[in-house]
Amino acid sequence: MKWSNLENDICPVARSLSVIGDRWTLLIIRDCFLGISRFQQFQSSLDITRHVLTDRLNRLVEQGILIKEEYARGRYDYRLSETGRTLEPVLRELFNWGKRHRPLRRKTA
Amino acid sequence: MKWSNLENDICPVARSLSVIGDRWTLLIIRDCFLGISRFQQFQSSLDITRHVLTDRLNRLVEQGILIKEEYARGRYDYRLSETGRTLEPVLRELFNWGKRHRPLRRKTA
DNA sequence: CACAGGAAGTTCCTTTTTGAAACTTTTAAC
DNA sequence: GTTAAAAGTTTCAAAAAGGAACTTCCTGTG
Repeated sequence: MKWSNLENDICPVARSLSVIGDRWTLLIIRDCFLGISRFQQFQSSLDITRHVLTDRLNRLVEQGILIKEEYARGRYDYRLSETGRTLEPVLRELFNWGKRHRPLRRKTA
Repeated sequence: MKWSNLENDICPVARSLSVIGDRWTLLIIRDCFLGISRFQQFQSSLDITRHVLTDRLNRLVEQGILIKEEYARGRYDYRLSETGRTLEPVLRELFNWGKRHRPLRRKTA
């Protein structure tokens, strides 16, 4: 199966992953929940290349997860849509799982 | 940030994604929950290349999510570990989200 | 026993994606 | 009126994914 065919899979999990099953996408969405909304902010928060960031933001807008609003000529805020905000429980489970099962190890320097 | 540095990120969400934030990984885990345990079965269920499947299975074993058991010389069952089973709530949220927000459209053929 | 067939990988090679860095364009600042 | 920042593009190299054929070790079957 091509990744692109996933969106019509019979399994709801697969359909979800067709939207957010990407390496960076959920981190972008997490940042949105934390109030980040501009290109540069995402860029420095995630240290992702502009190239990929551009692509992911556009994709999320197409998918109706983010809304792109021009706040000045050629500059945009990306904000969670209604639908985007419904991803909160997913983020919460990832948060809980990571916290419990992948505890942060302090450097033994 | 390199993807590989994510595992030590301060954010639990990022740490979770360093394990399961891959395109195929969660689908493999979903299949495990559905009782799939052998290479060929994953391969035909997901239509993933052997190459990538080999890599993902090994990675999940390294991460302690799956346990690899030889059931015959050179043949293995991959089963969810204790830790692996704790991913159930994550899967459930993805299931719910997909079901609600990405309903399956019937072909208008 | 010789041969076919399946499981689980490997190899090799091509196509996509990423990543890194420099280059645009528009607007605001000094 | 030169300088800077925001949000991208472009360009080119490196890494990852896809495809198909090839390998090993078993397990039948005749």
